[in-house]
Amino acid sequence: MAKELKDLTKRADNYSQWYNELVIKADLAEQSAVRGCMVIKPYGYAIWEKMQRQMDDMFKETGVQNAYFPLLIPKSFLSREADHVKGFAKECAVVTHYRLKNDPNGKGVVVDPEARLEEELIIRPTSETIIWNTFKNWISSYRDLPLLINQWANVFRWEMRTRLFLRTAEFLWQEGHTAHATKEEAQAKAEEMLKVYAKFAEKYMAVPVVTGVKTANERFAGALETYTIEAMMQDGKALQSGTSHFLGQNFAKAFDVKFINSENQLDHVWATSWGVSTRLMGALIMTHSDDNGLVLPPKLAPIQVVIIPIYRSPEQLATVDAKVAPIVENLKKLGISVKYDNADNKRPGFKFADYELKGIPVRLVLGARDIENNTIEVMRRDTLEKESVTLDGIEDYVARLLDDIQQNIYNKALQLRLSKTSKADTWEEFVQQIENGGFVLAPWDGTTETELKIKELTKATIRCIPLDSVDEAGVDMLTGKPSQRRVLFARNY
RNA sequence: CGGGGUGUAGCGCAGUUGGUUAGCGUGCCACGUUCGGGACGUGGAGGUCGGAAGUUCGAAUCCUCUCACCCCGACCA
Repeated sequence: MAKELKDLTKRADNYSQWYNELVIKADLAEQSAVRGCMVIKPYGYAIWEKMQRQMDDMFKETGVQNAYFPLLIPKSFLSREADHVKGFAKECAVVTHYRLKNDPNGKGVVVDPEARLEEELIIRPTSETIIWNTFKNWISSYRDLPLLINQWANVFRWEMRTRLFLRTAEFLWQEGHTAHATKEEAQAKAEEMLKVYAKFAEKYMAVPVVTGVKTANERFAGALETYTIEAMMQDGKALQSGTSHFLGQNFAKAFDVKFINSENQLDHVWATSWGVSTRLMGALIMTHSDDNGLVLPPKLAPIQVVIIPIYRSPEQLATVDAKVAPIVENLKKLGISVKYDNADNKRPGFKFADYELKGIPVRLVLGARDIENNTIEVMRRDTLEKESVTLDGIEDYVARLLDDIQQNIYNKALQLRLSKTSKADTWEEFVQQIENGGFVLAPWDGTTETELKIKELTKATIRCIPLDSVDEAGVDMLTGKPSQRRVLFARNY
């Protein structure tokens, strides 16, 4: 099948086709019968769980608490904040009835027309409205602030077009919602959470990201400012991997959330929201994978080390088993998750290929030859390099190797991004560089009109205004109007 | 919603000028030989050919309707 997969990747000029095929075969996920929804199989879910656990810890370090809110939102809640509803109205699934009955014509069940809801319910596309309706009851004084809440949940958006992991109709995510006494504090929180995302992406996912601010056109519905982390996939396209929003007092006003401040005056609270989703799994796959399958960063791999025995007879296997047992124990003591696969119903070659497809960072192989020489074969998934290493101190060797792999795949991704990031000053340069694929830093006159025109002409959008960008006088490539600084353009998923 | 395409075994596909009992690869089951890079042999199980209606002596194949999925666009994390 390895050959089959390689042929497939060569054939597939379309990147998403590549990983669709690959990932399904790697047991990560499959499309369900429901349009655009996804089934995440156990191995894929284990990766998501690791990501979830890690992020949750990071959120809690910033004082955030978890809570849970209802799946169904009364339709009227969505009428409160005009910009917000405008952003989601077109993709909401609506619950209209609460009962089924037997089909009078005898075939299965039908919706009972008698059971129509007085007010329709919306399946949450995001929870701002229902959460702010609740916050109203939780907040009355500045002593109740800041209120820092996060929810892990599923949301549903009836997308016109779906794409596995990147844009499924139903997806898992976390959404953080905070309320603050001052504008400055809220704005700082939005930026703080963006930094948490960036740290998670780089340190754990080994995915380098550009942090920045969205333009008005790309801003979240109802936000005053949207911060983003943008990652570059192997084909040079950008993937928005997480966002954090400064919502001003819009939601507080829409849901009438007021508090008495320390000067004994009534004021609306200031808000943020921030979220990342299972799209991050798409980012992980598309950043690191190669023709042999997934490449997982050691920090997120459900299994970090797999050990495969080579033997001919049950007696030989028993010898290998005995030799491997202490290695497994010692690796576990170092906090390394290890699987010893001595299943007798698959041949070693099959196991090699299978664990490569699944992205296990390190593979150890032990056979009679090794036992004789007191060595073990070590293969690292990121480079596919094999070497024979002495068994003495193998555990520390593996621990170091895992760190090395984590760093190496990050560096590799960063190098790719740097090599595919360029500056353009003229329209010709810009078009050429966008065509080549990658990020292009270019001047922009700051108008939505120009931004849309560029999108229309090149399919490239402003991914963000990077936080580390510096003032640089220039002229817009298209309009010739003055530009304050360069912004990041790219085609995106 | 517009343009293009595909529905045949778990997965990938062939078969479509109408003609026996619908086939190939892979996977699955049994036995044997194998086992340091996806093994091999022998035997076996698995299908209302997406669905409905029609034409015909006869339909996977032709006609009509319908459903689902994929790709490209508009929408979006």
